[in-house]
Amino acid sequence: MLEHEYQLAYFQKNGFHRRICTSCKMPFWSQDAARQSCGDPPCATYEFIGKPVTKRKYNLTEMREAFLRFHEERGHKRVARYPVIARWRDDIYLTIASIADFQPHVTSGVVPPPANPLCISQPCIRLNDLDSVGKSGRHLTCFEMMAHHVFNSPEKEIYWKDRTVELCHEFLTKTLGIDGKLITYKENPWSGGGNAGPAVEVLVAGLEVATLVFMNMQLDPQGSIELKGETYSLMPLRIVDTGYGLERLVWASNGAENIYEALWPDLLKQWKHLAHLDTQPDARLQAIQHEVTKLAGLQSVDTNVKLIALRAEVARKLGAKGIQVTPEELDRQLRPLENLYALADHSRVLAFMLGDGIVPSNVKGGYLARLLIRRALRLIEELRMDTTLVQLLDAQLQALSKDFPELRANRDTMMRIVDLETERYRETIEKGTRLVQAEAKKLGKGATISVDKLLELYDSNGLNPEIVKQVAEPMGVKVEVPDDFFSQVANRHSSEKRGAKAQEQVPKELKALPKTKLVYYENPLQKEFDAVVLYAQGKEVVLDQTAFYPEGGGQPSDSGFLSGRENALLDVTRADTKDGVVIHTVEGGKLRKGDVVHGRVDWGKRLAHTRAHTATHITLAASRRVLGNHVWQTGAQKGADVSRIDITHFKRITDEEMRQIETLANMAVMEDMQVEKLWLDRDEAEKKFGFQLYQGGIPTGKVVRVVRIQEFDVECCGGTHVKHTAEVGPIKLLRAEPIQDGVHRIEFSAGMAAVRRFQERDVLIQKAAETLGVTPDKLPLAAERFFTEWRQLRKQVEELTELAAAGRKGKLLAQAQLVGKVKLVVSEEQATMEQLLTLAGELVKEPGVVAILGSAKEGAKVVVARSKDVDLHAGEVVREASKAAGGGGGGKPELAQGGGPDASKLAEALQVAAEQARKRLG
RNA sequence: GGGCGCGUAGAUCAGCGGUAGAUCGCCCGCUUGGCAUGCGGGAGGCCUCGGGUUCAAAUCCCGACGCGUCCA
Repeated sequence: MLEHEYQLAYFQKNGFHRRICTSCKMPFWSQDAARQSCGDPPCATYEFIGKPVTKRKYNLTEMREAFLRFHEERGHKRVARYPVIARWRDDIYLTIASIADFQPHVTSGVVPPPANPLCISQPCIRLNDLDSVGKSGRHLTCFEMMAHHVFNSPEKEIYWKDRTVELCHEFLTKTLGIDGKLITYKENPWSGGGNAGPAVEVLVAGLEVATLVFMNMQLDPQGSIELKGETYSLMPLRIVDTGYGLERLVWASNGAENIYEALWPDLLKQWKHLAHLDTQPDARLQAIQHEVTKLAGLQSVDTNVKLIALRAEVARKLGAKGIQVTPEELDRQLRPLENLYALADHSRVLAFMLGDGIVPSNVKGGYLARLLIRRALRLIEELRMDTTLVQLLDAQLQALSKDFPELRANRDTMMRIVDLETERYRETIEKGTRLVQAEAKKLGKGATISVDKLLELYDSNGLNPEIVKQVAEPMGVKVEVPDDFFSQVANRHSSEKRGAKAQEQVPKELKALPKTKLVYYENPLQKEFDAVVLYAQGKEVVLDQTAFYPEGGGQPSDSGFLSGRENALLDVTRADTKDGVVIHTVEGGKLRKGDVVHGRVDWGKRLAHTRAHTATHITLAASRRVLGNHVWQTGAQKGADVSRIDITHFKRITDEEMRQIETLANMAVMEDMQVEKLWLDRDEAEKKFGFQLYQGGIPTGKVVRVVRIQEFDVECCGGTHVKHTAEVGPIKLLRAEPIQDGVHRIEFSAGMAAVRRFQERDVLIQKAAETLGVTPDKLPLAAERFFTEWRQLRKQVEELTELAAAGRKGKLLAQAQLVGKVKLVVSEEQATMEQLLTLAGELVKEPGVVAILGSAKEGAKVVVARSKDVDLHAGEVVREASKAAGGGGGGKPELAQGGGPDASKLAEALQVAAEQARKRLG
């Protein structure tokens, strides 16, 4: 496997030997000629615990600085970290590696790197091993990947494998003072994200501290190099992608029992106190922890089954060393500590996520934040800590802000979010508890809650089985959680269909065309233009230049006319862009390649779109100022009439906030600020304005277009904009609605459309006021009064119905026919169904009565009722009678109703009912 | 982006085609020296909204709105 790739001059010159691991058969390089093992668990165990490998201890700040300075001194430029939320990527939510900062545009060669060579310490988030965090002694959800990157092109070679390994070895041995014999370089080709290349894992005393990747291949079905079942071909760009685990190096430098104790000694000391775990660990516990970390390092601990197995193994090993302990005692001893470690980890990842502006949600990246918040809340509960997540997060933030002062800027919003999420979680649990109680009560003592129910409670109500257990078991209902519970959850979702995107076929001829010259960028006010037809096929036409704006960035396409030969006028219904080529859709005539045409843009529509687009930027900027810096645009659609913008926010936007945003937006308009359009190098733009630029989509290309409204707003945008904000005209916000948790849509109109909205609303108010006969300013009062009155009247109708029924009762009873001892009342009334029912109810309060009432008011309605002491099934009588009326009916034995659509059949139906009653009574 | 669940009295929920219910809370009596309590009575519902099916819809169907939750 790429064996020749690892024959480095550096290895030869510095006394390294290539050996094969006796255990895993993988090749590795070491200065220790006698070494048998590659040094990677499970082939080796941690040898640094209690025996630090560096010449002194380092904390996070010191180690990061040592690494970055080492590379700076050797010609690398230090680059600031990127956010942990990968907003510049559309394929991942979180920044998972330092190289992710430079994908896809730098790694593909489209955009030059911010520096070359460069070094960085990039906070990364990976949730894959979430369940092992705290338990394995080494897993983290959030870590800093320190790296030096080189982008070698055919034109410019900086350095490649030898220098990379040399830098690594020098840093580890000279700067940190690690014994070279403890270091092994294990050959292990890397692949991922469509790229691949030779790579070495760098292991120190059993711990992988770095991976050095030499990315020189790309996925290619026709490629000749085979790797892990895929074929690759060499690419012109060769990238040095290193990754040094900051936290692991710190750990190796101080030899703590586990990585958590190494990273946060002070924080953990305080938190142990809060969790009542601050008794001095005795020698026995220390020995236990030592063994746990050594063993856990060999495996992942992501399921309960694996955890139980690990506990048993540790107990066995300790037994062999003369420390007697049962797996149960082990569990009791370790679990609180493990929870505390996980909490330290989770609070850090949350500080980064929330600090970088993620909004918790039930979808997308926001879900990951909520998941972590809830896990953290559960941990606090389980530990019975006398504190809140808000307080812990604040402590973590305090510790972090020394190195990442920018995280503090959003502190208030972060605290509000966590407070809100804590409250939401409490409500979910409360609601869930009642659900479980109801279920337990229904099942009764001694029963067991079915697995199906458990799945449903988790999937639909967010209750994990542990909580169900806590609630149900005190009520005498058993809960058995299957070991494969979470894979069963996964199964419930496996049937969900994956929407496969249909790839659009672009004709070859179109692909070969030059990029269309876009007139509207040079002269945004140009309404007409001359052009030459480069391509015409069916309704599709491509010109050498155009003033038609093609749909993009949420701005709809322009329309207008093209005049061709002999002055034939063609409709341009829309324009689209593909790889810089604008394709016009035309109707009403044919054009040929080479034709000279004259184009005219529908200017009213364009102007409305232009205003709407600038208004969108203004509204977004106003929202950020009113709601906070966590507000990001997730989508937008401009319209000539109504536009909308979707933004991230953690709670419903209130009416008051809407008014504030509207006011601020209109003030910005009236300040008549200049709207600048700048073409900047991507790298320069990012440096100058930050990632806030990327509000709409992520632009491709080396140069980006930046639209800047003085100090008010700056965004990357390809749309058309006015020159000064006053041209936008009024902005009217129409409504705000949550489209998903954490994402809210603001609808608004700008310019003339806004004026129309004002007028429409006036008409609505006037009409309503006219109907109620009041002036518009009295409308709210009048509406309230009418509504209350309506409620009172409805009550009175009910009362009167009863009164009328009581009055009519005597008369009807007097007219009743006697069938045996039973008084049979048959009567046609002018009444609604409700009134009939009331009257019937009144009649049968007397003993020995059967009431048959009908009404022809709305079709034919029949009600039959009987007193309690009469033996007659009213439902059966009604059924027969209703049949006669061409309908149906039924009800309870003592009261039934029915009828048919034809009012003229009522008399017949009543007759049938009376006959039926006589027959059944007799 | 998708799956699942839920919207009924101030709160929590039952009802799941046939005159809208329970518990708690609220109001008024009675019990008591007073309170806790106990007993009796009462007020309080656009059954989220809009369509459809039906003689009849809180209930069934479709859609919207609102809320919760899980997955990627």
